Amino acid sequence: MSSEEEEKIFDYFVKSKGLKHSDQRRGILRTFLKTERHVTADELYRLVRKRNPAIGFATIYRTLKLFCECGLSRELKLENGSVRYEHLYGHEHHDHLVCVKCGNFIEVMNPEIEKLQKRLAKKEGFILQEHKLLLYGICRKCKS
Amino acid sequence: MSSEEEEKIFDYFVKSKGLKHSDQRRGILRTFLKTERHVTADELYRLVRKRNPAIGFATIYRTLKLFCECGLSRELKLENGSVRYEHLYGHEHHDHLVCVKCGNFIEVMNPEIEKLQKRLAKKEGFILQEHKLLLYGICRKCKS
DNA sequence: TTGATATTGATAATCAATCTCAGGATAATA
DNA sequence: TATTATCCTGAGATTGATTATCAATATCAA
Repeated sequence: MSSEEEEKIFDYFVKSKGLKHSDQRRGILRTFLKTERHVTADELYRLVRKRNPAIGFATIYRTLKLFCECGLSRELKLENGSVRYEHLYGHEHHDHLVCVKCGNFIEVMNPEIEKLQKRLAKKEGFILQEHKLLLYGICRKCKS
Repeated sequence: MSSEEEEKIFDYFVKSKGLKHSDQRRGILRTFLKTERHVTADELYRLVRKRNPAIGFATIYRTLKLFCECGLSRELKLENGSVRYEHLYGHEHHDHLVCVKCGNFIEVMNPEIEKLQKRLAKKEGFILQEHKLLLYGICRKCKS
C-alpha cells in the first residue's frame, strides 16, 4: 500500500517543470492512487469531493493531465466514447480485455502478439511508436 | 467500380426495417461509396454538399449510422478523438496502421495475431466478440 | 516577509454529436 | 390516382465532455 514512489515521481515532475504543489493536487493524487480501478474524470471528481467538497471540475482534469505527463497514468479511450485513467507506474505495458456487459477490465499481455505487431509494422515500412489493442467480450462472471 | 452490391444491401436493409428511401440517402450512399478514403462525418458532409447543397448535417449522421447498422461501414475511433467511417463490404476484417504525421491509413491483417488474441481471451474466460487493434507510427513516406 | 508566478474554482466557451419538431416525401392500399 | 399513415428532412436547439478564461488565492525561493 505504498504510494511513496508515485508521490516522489509527481514531486520530481512538479519541481522539474517549475510548477507548484497544492493541497488539491496532493488530495487528487492520493485519491487516485488509492483507487485501483480505472476511473473516469467524473468518478475521480466525486471521490475527491468526499474529502474536499470545494474541488473544481477543471482542477481534476488539469491534474489528471499532469499525471499522464509524468507517466503515472494513461488515458484509455473506449469504444463507447468514455475515457478512463489507468495507473501506469509499476504496471508494465499491457493490453485490455473489456467486458461489454459489466464494464470490467482485465489487463493482459502477450509478448508473442507484441512481436508480431512489430514485424507487421516493419513490413509496411512503419516506425512503430505505440499501439492500442482492446479485446471486447463477455467475462467469466457475466456469461454464467 | 460497381457499387450495385452495396446499394442492394442498403435497399434490403431499408425495406426490412420498414424505413423509406430518399434522395438524400441515395446521394449520401453514392458519395460514400465513391470515396475510398476513411472519411469523417464532416468530410462526407462537404462532399455530399457539392451535389446537394441543401443537405443537413444531422442527415449525414443519421445515414452514416444506418450504413453501420447494415454492415456497409464501421466507425473507427482514433486516439486523437476523431471518428472516421470505413468501408466494410468486400473488405475482410483487418486492423490499421496509422501514420501519426500524415494521418494516412494502411489496412493490415495477420491471422497469427488474431489466433493469439482468441487464445488470450479464452484463457481469461472471455467470450471474445470483437477487438480493435491500432498501430501508430511513422509511415515510409514521412520518415524520409 | 515578499513578490513573481503558478493554481484555483466558477463560469463561459467549445466541439462533435444528438434531439426536436413542423413541414415535406414516400409507399402501401384502396 | 387519391388517401393516409408513417417516415424523413433541415434548421436550430441541446447535450455532455472537456478546455479556456480570469480574478482571487496559494506557493516557495530568496
